[in-house]
Amino acid sequence: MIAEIKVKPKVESILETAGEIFAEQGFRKTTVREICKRSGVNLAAINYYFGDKERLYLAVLKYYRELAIQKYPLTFGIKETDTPEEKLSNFIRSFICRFLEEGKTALFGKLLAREFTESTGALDVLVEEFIKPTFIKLSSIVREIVGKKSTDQKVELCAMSIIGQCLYFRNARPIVFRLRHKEGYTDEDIKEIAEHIINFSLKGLLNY
Amino acid sequence: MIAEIKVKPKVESILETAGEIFAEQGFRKTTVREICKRSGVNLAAINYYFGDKERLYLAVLKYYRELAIQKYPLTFGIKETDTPEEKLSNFIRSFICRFLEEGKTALFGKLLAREFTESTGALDVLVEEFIKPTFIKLSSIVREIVGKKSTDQKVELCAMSIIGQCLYFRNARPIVFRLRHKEGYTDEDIKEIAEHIINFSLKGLLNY
Amino acid sequence: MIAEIKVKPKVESILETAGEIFAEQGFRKTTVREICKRSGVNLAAINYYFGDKERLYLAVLKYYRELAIQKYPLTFGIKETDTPEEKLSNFIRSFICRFLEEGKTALFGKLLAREFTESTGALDVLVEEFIKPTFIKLSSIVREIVGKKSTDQKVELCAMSIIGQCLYFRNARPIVFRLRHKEGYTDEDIKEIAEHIINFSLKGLLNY
Amino acid sequence: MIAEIKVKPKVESILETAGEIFAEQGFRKTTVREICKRSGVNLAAINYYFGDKERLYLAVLKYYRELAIQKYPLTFGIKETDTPEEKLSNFIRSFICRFLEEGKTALFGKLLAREFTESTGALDVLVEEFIKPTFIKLSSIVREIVGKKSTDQKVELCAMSIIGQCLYFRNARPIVFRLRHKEGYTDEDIKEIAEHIINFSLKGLLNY
DNA sequence: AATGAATGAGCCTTCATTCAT
DNA sequence: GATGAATGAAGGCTCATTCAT
Repeated sequence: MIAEIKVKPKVESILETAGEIFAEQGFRKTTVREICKRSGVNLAAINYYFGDKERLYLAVLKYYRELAIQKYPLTFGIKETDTPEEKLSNFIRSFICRFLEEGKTALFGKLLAREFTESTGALDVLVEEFIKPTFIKLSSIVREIVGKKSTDQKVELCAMSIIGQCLYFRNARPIVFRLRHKEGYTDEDIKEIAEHIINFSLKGLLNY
Repeated sequence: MIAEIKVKPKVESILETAGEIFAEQGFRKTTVREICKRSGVNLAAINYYFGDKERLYLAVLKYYRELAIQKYPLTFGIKETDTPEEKLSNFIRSFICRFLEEGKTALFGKLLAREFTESTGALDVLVEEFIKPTFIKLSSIVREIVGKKSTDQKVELCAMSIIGQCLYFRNARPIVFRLRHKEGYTDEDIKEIAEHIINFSLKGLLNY
Repeated sequence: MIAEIKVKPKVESILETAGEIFAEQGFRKTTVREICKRSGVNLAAINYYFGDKERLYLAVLKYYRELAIQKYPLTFGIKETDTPEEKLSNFIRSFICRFLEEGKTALFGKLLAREFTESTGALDVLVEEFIKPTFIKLSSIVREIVGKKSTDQKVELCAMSIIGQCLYFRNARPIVFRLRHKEGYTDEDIKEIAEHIINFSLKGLLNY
Repeated sequence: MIAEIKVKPKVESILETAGEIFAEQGFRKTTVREICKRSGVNLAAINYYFGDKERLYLAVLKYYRELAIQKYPLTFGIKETDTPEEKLSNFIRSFICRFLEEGKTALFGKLLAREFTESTGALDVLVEEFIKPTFIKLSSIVREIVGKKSTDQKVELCAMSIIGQCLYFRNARPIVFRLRHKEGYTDEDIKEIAEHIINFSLKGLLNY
C-alpha cells in the first residue's frame, strides 16, 4: 500500500545531507543553498526548521553524536569483570572502530576533528558531553594498569598517548593514504592498527 | 646612509601577516581585506603580487616552511654517533619543540594542522617535501631500535604511534586546555611531554 | 453556563493586536508573524480571515475608526445652542482629547498620522469618511465666528491653522518630548494645550 | 573637449537618487537595489561608499540638510534691525518656503517628516542640530513680541502653534490636496499661506 | 473551518577580483 | 610598478504567502 511507504521525515533528511556536507567541506565553506538543493527542500526550510545555519550545524552535531553513541556506547564494550589489560584492549578496539570505520558514525568523527582546527563554539559542549567522559573512562583503565603509585599527571599523559595514537590514524588519514598509496582502510587494516596500538600501549604503560 | 635602511620588502610583510591570520582563522575565514589592512598595503596588492588569495596562501606555506626548516633542520639534531635510543629521544624532543613552541615556527605547525582537515591542494607538496622526509627519518630510527626481524609494516605503525602522540598535544590543544583548565604550554610542560613520549615509546618499541 | 462564556472572537483579537503593532511600528515594519504570535493564532490565520497583510491593515483601520467615532462622535460635543466661540472651544477640546489621550482611540490617531507619510491607499477612504466631515464641521464654526464677509478661501485657511496646531502636538510628539525632556502628556498638559490653542485661535480669527 | 565634461561624482549621484527614493518610499520600503539601479552603479557600491544602507541614509540626511541650510540659512532672512513683527513675518515666510517649495530642499522636509513617524535613530541628531536651533530662534522672536511678562511655558506653546500651522501645510499635503482638488502648491498658494499664518499668528500673540 | 508545514521571492551584505590610471 | 575605485557573484536570512489536510 502506498500508505506504508513512510517517507523519511524532511528534518532527518536535511540533517543527514547537512552532516555529509559539513563533514566534507567544513562549516564556513558549506552553503545552506547546497544543503537545501541536495536535500530537495526549499531554501527557507533551514530557517523554518532550525532557525539559521549555525543552529542547523549544532543540530547536525547532536544528531550524529546520538547515532555514534547508539552504535558504540560510551561503555566501549567493557565488562567490569575484564582484567585491566582486557579493558584497555576493548577500549582501544572500540575507539578505533568508532572513528575509523566508514559510514555515518565515522562522519561524527570527521565533524569532531573539524572542531579542533575550526572551532565554531560547539566544542565546549562536545568536550563536556563526549570527550571528557571518554577521557575519564580511559584514565580509570590506565590507573588500574599502572597501579596507585603513579601520579595523576602521569596517568593523564599516558591516556593522551593512547588517544593520540588512535586519533592519528583518523586525523592524519590524508597523510597516511599518501604515504601508503592507499585510498581507505580495510577492515583488516583497522584490526591491525587496533592490535598494534594495544600492543604498543600496553608495553608503554609498563613500570609507570 | 639613508639608502642602507632597507625597508622590509612589502611582499615579505604581507607573507608574515597573512601567515598569522591564516593560522589563526583558517583559509576561508581569512579575508584579503584584513590581510591588506594589517599589512598596511592596498587591497589590490595581493592580486598584484600573488595573483589571488589561493596563490598567496601557497606562498605563505612555502615561506613559513623555509623558516621552520631553517630553525629546525630536518636532521632533528641527530648525530650519527648517537645510539638509536638517543636518536629517537632527540627526534622526539626536536619534533615536539618544533610544533609546540610558540612563535613563528609554531605557526607553520598550525598551518600544517589546518591542511589536514581543510586541505587546499597544498597538501601534496607538503607531504612530499616535508612530511615524508620526516617520516622516513623516524622510520629509520625505529628500524635501528627494533632490529631487522620486524616487518616494514610494523616499523611504519610504530613510527605512526610516535608521530601520533606528538601531534596529539598540538592538534588537540583546545581539548587539552579544556581538560586541564590551562591556557597554554609552559617550557616545563613541553619538556615533560617530550620526556613522557620518549619513555612511553621506547618501552612500546620493545620486542617488536 | 459554560456556553455563555463567549470568547472574544479570534478576528477581533487579531484586529486589536494588529492595530497596536501597526500603530507602533508602521505597516512595513510590522510582520504578520508578530501579529499572529501576539494574538496567539496560527500564522495562516491572517490570510484565512483577511486575505493578506494589506487587507488586514485596512480592516484594522476600519475597526479603530468605528471605535474612535463611537467614543468621540463627529459632533465633537457641540450643542446647537452654544455660541460660536463655545463651539470652537468644544471642538478643539474634543479634537485634542481624541488624538492626544492615550488608549485605543489615540491609537487611531497614530494610524492616521502614519497614513500621512506612509500612505497605503487607505487614505482616500479616510479622508472622505473621517477627515472631510471633521474639516467641514470646523469650517462651519469658523464661518460663524468670522461672519459672512470673509471668503471661503480664508475660512479654509483658518480652519487649517486650527487643525495644524492641534495635530502638531500629536505628530511632533517625539520632537516635543525631546525639547521638553518629558516622556508623555499628562492630563494637565493636554488641558493646557487645549486652552492655549483655543485662546490663540480665537484671537487669530478676529477681524477676518 | 571631452575632458571638460566633468561627470558628477558617483557618490553625489547616489546621494541624490537615494534621497529621492527614501523621501518617496521611506527607509524600510526603499531597497538598495533600486537606488543602485537608478544611480547606475553596482549593487556593492553602497557598501563600498557608505558601509551599509543605514549609513547611506544618514549620509543622505546630512547631504540634504546641508543643501537646505545653504539655500535657506538658519538666520531665516532676519535682520537684527527688524521690528519683532517683521522678524516673525520673515521667519514664517522663510520657513514656509523652505518646506513647501518643490525641489531638492523640499526633499529634506519630506525626509524630516518621515522621521517623525518612522524614526530610524537619526532623529536625535536632527533635533539637536536643526530643529532645536530653529525652535530657539522662533521662541526668541515670540518673546520679543509678547514681552517679559509672559511665562516661558506660554512662549513655548505659542512657538509651537506657529510651527504647527506651518508644518500642517507640508505634512498634511495629501489631505490638503484632496480637500482642494489640487495637486501641488503654486508660488501664489505658498505666498498666500505664509501671509495667512503671519496674520493669524500675530493676532494670536496679542495680550499674551 | 482552521492550521501546521512548506515555499518563493527578494533583501542586505560580504568578498575576491578587476580595471583605469 | 602600484593603487584607488568599482564590480559581479554569491551567501545567509526574512517574510508574506500558499497548500495539503
